[in-house]
Amino acid sequence: MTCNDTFLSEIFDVARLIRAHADRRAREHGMSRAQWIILLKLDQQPGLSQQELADLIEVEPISIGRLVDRLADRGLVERRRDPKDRRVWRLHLLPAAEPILRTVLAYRKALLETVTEGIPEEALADLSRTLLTIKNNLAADMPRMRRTADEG
Amino acid sequence: MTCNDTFLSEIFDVARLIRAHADRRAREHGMSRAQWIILLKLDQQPGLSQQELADLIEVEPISIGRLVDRLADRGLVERRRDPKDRRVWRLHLLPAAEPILRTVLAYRKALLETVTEGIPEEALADLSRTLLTIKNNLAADMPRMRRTADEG
DNA sequence: GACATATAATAAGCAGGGTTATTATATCTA
DNA sequence: TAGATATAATAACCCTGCTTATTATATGTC
Repeated sequence: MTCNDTFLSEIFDVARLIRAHADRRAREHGMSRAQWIILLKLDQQPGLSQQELADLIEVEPISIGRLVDRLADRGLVERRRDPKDRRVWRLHLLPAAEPILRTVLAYRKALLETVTEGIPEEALADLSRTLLTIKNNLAADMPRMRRTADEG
Repeated sequence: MTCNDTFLSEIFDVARLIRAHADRRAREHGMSRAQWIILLKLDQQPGLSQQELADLIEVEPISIGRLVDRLADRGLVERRRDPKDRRVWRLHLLPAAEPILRTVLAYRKALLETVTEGIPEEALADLSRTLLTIKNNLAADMPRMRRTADEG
């Protein structure tokens, strides 16, 4: 919700601004933020299945499938059959993804610097802690949702 | 971006969880979170134009137009011509929106209680302050974007 | 008054996320 | 082994948001 009378709106605002910032940058390179995220994850963990990737990013598998369709069309990602389970696709980056990946990593670093400018380490740690509590509060209130806060 | 190695991911997670929480609740009532937000705004400020509403919620006017289409179809919102400017529609809630609005207001209150459970006032104030700094940092880095952080 | 410019709303078309249902394949169990 | 159940991926369809372009109306300037 957008609760103007509370800090909830701040959270939304910040999330929206970061998304907009990254979306814009990604679009300048003819991609989307969601596609960038997939490239990052596959770089960190090559050979993920679509289901595993969906769990990581916390979206539904169908969303991953569509994103991978586009990335495969562009020759950035390849689907390989899992030899042990013919239902699953294993995802791998192709060489064409390499330069894009470098751009994304540089951007992520710059974004982090921009965002945290003038904020002391301690305040960031406090922020993190409070947000984690909120996450846990919400997760506890959504019993049937995908768990997200049980590993932190 | 989803920067796992930073607190940025926490902000996304919280924003996403809140959105999912509200979306789910709204869907149980056959509506969407975006539609709920519009009802809230029109209750606070009847007679807004679509442009004004878009500025308030900070989405593009075209998005508002479609949402209002659906709300009007359901008999919850009415478009009235502005007598002084024939380009603009003035938006007003219809009586059928009243019970829904009550549900939304009750939900918003409950959500806030859920989210803030166990978090001291002071921590919430700190959170707000840090998020505001982040907002300003981002706004400063996106000169051509809609301003959001210059009134706080 | 006529023309240029600005603004409110809308249309078209795309991306991304969701739900529900379906298909193919695994796995468990009787 | 046969049948029930679970899982990975996908299809169909909807909602929301964006960008770009278009239309109708205001407004400013000559």
